[in-house]
Amino acid sequence: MPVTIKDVARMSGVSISTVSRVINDSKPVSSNIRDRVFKVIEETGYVPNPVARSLVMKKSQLIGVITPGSSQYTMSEFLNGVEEIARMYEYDTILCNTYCESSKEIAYVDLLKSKQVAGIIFITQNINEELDKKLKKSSIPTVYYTLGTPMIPGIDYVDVDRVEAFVKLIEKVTDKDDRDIIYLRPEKKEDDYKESSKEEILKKALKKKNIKLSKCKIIYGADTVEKTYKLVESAMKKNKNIKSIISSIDEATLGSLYYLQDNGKVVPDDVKVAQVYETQITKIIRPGITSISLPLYDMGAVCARMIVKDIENREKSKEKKINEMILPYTLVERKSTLNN
Amino acid sequence: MPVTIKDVARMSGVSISTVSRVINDSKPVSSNIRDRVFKVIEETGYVPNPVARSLVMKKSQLIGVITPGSSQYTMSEFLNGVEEIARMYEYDTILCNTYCESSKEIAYVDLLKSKQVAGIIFITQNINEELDKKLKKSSIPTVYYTLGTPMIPGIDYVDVDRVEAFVKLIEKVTDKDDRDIIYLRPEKKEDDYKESSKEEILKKALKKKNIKLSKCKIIYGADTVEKTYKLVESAMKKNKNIKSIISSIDEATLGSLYYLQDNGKVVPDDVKVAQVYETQITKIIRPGITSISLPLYDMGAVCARMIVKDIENREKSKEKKINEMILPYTLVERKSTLNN
DNA sequence: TTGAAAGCGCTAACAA
DNA sequence: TTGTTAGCGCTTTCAA
Repeated sequence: MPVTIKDVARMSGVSISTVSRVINDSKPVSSNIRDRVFKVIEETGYVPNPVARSLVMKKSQLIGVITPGSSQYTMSEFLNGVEEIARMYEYDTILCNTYCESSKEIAYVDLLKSKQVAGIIFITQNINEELDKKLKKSSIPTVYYTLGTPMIPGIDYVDVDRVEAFVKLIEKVTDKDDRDIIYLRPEKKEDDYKESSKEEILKKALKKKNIKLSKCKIIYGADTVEKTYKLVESAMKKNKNIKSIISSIDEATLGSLYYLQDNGKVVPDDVKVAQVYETQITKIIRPGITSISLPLYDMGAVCARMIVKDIENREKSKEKKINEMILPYTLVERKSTLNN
Repeated sequence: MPVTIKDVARMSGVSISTVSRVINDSKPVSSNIRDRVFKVIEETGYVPNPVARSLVMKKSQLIGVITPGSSQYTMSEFLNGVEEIARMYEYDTILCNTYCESSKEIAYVDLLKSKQVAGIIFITQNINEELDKKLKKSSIPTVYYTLGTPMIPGIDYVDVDRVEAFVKLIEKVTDKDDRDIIYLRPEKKEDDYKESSKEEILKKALKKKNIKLSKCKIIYGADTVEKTYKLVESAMKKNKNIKSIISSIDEATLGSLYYLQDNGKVVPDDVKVAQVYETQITKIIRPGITSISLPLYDMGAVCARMIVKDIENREKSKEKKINEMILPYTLVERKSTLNN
């Protein structure tokens, strides 16, 4: 049987309201009584029951995290950041994997509402505006981290300047010479806004660099090492001027590398290779692959801090201001694009 | 303002207990009343408040998951299994990362107790018997998944037969001939029971295969690709009979591969290479690396199912029986050990 | 500065 | 089969 506030009150000879005041520091309590209460708390190891607290406060110390999936390294590092900071502010996180299904997103929002979560961190490929309205109406603080389509106005979010990062990446794989680029990505799937948005960003970045779209061919179907191998093969046989490869996933990078190796092409001398976002593989394979390193942990941490602040502001019924945090990325140049 | 049981009761002209009976199907209710209540529930979108429920039931629909860290692929797949099955039984999971610190394990157990979690899934490198006693005393159902030291008696756990798997792995890298083996592992750190236990298992497996310990040298310090490269280099210069390499992490595997490649050794013809447990890298690099594939998702799923059953049994105050689930692994042979 | 009491939304024992 | 009621552990008004 755990110790309750009643026990503490009885044992220290005061009323439960006084004990409540002591543990919450919510109203002045004479110091000798406070000491007495603290002593009893210490002795008994009393811990307030968060469930009872949530019931009366109509708010839990729970932050719901809706995520497309926590398996990928890029996601789990982010989640570590969320969890650690949330816990620092005494919030627990509850994870909801949507596997990119928007029906699951809706279901989870309802679930989280019923759990009376204090706030929601919403990681998604594209923001469901309908759902966002619903969230706003039920006045649950929400912070977004979007992997895909651009932000809609009036929301809190965390991101990096992906276009700028892509521009820098392109700079690394291109030279002043008139080389052609191929961009390797998996087959188009429905709902895969993540890849589509990388493509959008690529196009914007090309524009900024004044590179004609015709110089950069987007190749679909680079899902596996083997498929990529063949795709690169046929592309390079058709166009001898391809001297830059940008790939969107590990498999495509390896497939390219192996094709080049088998055909006597040296990276980076003959062909430069980059992968959009850094993974564990880009760091340790040979040659090292140039890529954009996202501050994943920090992004998660910032999300958590933002949501906690939102929650506190709402409690003090301060007026809400929109928070947009653009964090710094790092472009890591490795051997795969280095001029000698 | 969310709809409460009171609202539903009033609107359907019955008492709240009747509504409670309807939603929990706990006592017979005449069918016309039940229909009326359901209709109101439907119309209002009423969802029972789980917080209030937890308070009176003294039990939440929460399963605490204590894990050394959720970043690695091997862990997150497991956690996906846990989460999905738990959710199926209407439990939420709350994740606690210990980063292998045993002080954090203790703190989290206390935290989870105060949250009145219904059960705990405890993933750890070695079981803290003290803590387990505490858990047993507070009668919170607990299921273990241990990455390290052997099981202690009287606990519920999920695992695969790691020794048997290792035996099979060794069979793949050795031949009838008298070749020497090196086993590459990271530097010894305190608390790293995971690596130590792999070593223990290796030794047991060698014994079973009647391979003298002197034929298999354990090399420490294979933390990075570069360090491994040098370690393999010096080991192979000293001993020309090394024809098998087993590595415990991706970095060590790649480092070995690169050394062999640079020195004209062909894998698997000259040297066979295997990595203990499969990762994404062992699957996609060239050559494919033979390794043990753990049924990660299933292990997580089984853990979740076990804990739910434990919880239900405890509620029905059935006597507890110990559950030990040994799941089947797969030894995946890839090119790195294949005889032609 | 302190205590009594109401009530958060729900379940379950008891009564009818 | 249904309703009344107590109470889960806590916060917070209201009085003293």
